[in-house]
Amino acid sequence: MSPNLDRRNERSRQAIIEAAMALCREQGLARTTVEEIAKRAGVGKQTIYRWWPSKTAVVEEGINELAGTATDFPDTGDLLADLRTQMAGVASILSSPLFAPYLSLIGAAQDDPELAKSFLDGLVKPRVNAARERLRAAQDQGQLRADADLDDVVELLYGPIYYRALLHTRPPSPAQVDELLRIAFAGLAPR
Amino acid sequence: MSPNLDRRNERSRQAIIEAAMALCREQGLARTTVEEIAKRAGVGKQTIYRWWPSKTAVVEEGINELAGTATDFPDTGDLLADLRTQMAGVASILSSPLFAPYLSLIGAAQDDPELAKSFLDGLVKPRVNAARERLRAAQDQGQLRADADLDDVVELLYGPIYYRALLHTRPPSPAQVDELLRIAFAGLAPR
Amino acid sequence: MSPNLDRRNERSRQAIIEAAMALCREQGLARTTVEEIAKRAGVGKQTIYRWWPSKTAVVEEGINELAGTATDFPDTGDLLADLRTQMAGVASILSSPLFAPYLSLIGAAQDDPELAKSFLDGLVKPRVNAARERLRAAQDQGQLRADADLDDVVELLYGPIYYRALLHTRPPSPAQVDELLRIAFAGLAPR
Amino acid sequence: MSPNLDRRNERSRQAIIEAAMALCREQGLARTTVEEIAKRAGVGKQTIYRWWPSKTAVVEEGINELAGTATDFPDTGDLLADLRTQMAGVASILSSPLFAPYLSLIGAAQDDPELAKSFLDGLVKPRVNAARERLRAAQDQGQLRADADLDDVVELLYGPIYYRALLHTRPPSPAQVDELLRIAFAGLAPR
DNA sequence: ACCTAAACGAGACGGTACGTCGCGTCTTCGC
DNA sequence: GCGAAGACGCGACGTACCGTCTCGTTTAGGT
Repeated sequence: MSPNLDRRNERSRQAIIEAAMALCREQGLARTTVEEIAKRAGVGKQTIYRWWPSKTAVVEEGINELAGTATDFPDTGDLLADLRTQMAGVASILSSPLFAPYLSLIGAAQDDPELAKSFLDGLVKPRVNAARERLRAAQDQGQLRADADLDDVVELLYGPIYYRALLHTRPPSPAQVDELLRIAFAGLAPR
Repeated sequence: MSPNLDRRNERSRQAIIEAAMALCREQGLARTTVEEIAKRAGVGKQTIYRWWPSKTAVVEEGINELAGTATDFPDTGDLLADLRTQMAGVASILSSPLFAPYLSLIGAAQDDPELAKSFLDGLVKPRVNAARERLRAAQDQGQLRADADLDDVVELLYGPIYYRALLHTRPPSPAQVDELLRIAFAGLAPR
Repeated sequence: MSPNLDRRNERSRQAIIEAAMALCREQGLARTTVEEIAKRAGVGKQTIYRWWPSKTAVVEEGINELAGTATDFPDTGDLLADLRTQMAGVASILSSPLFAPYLSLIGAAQDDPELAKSFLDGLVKPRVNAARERLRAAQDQGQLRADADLDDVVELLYGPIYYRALLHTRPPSPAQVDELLRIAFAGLAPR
Repeated sequence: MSPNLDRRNERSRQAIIEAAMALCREQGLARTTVEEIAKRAGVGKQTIYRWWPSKTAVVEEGINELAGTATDFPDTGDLLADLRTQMAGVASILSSPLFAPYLSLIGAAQDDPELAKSFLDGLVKPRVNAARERLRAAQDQGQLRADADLDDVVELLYGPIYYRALLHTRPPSPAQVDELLRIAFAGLAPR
């Protein structure tokens, strides 16, 4: 019934993912068709449908491979420095053409609850969890207000970065991260 | 060349927008077809294409009419109270099924630069400008740190709300707004 | 209910017919649209639909005016000479680009029984009747076999001319008429 | 580039031709749409367009298959008898509802030079050639005037049959064929 | 090293929707 | 009140892709 993983052609698998990512970068996910991917990858359409339920699943896998450990959290003991490092990485990713398919994926998820779920579980949650743990450690060390809800803090820090990327106001940047951390840690109220 | 606005049938215009919005709420924008919209609106496809370049443009107009003055900024003199009021309104919109097409639109814009531009110019910028003006007034009155970049503040406040909605972690809510304002105005650094 | 003939604009009527005929000559009747006719004639579509039920009716009227008395039958007393004259005229008409819409009309009539009827009654029958009368006069004068059915004779003489035109084997010509009359009057049987 | 004939689905091919012929008999070629043909044949539109350039091409193939050997020329040695047999067959075809699409095709060819050419080459010429050969054999045997141009003879004999069918004066019939041959072989001149 | 069953490339298939064209009707002005 | 102009509801066009379904053709594992 379901295909035999042992006999899978790894070369085809990679060619498909690379073709999908490349086309997605060139034209966006919406304008990318399965037929184009197959042709570009030198592969039959059936080989795509055999292993993935849809083109978005291919791109999801591509993003996962591409992200790799690039968004891992450092722990130098200095929370602010670590946040600056990691958030700058995220800002860089969200403004990089290489990762354009990532934004397309978030876009597609707005009308596709299944994609939204697998996107959330596979890409977002693990990274949010890692961030929360880093924040908890810092909180234990007194580098963060004790009464701050850590999920809210994560949203406060990363929301503005995604905001810029998804609303296309201006590209996220290290400068934004600096200003963000400055305001967040000092507060908006006048002294 | 371009059609004559004076001869336009207002009844058809409204029926098209309402049909598009309804279908978009039921199935999402991606699964909504122009043919369905035309059929539901009791209208020929050509009448849609005559006045809008695409289904997304129809939905954009629909959102614009629906939003109306719902996101206007109050000015009671108390910045925090005004922010709470207005941001709660935004959170409510972003978690309301009525406004689901708004999220679809942001999603579609990820792969459609033209849509991204008109969306930004028509929907985002006017509201961001209004927010900036309200913040500037508050800043002049000493209710806000004098060295805060107002655009960054707008991102800091609204980014987390959009983050929840677009990444589907959890729905934006008034409670989120409260916590957000608490952290933002007090700062994350321990006392 | 039905429009008032007295107020009809003769200039428009002629412009419509001429536009229809011209377009029909350039592209054939099938590719000619009512909208093109209206535009070329500098006329609103409604003005066409007010006075004719369809574009074929316009062309029919155009053909009728164009044919005029060109196919009238001479009567010099010499049947063979008169036939030669008149049939050569028919052959000329059926091979002339000016009359191309006439063939288009016959073509359209194959799938349109109403057109077939009005075409038959308005264009064919009167001319067949005239031919039959000329033949009858000749028969009375002994220039034609007494036992020949005159309708069959008409078909025998004109069928081959239409055959060339409608099957596009080769254009009808005076030479064909000559040969036709030679065979018809002498018979095919060897002497 | 062009589709692979080996992979062609013969069942679909036949269903398409039969659907096209049936619809053409019911409504005429002009009112028959490709969509109707596809639906009736249980086939996607693309499958029609993949193998034929237009609906007329489908009907042409249908007519070719239907005609088959029905119009083949007998050769009993008696020219008049053979002509009577074959021409009666043609008359029967041209007055049969089964072959109504044949007349529609001739009609459509009046406004479509490409169709006219393929119709002429594929349907008319082969049969005219066969007729000419039969006539030549008879001419050699002294059953036909030696100075008769055989193409003119073919036109003389078949023109009147097509004339009746295409101008809708009255249906072609065996009686017409008889009278036709009588006049043609005896001549119109009084004895 | 061979056999055989699978995965593979290719692409035809039944469908759905696309964006466009033209139909015949209806509506609004201007003459 | 006819006519120019053209928007309207509608239906069909020919095309693009969808996801499924054969086709031979590799190709890889088990014997």
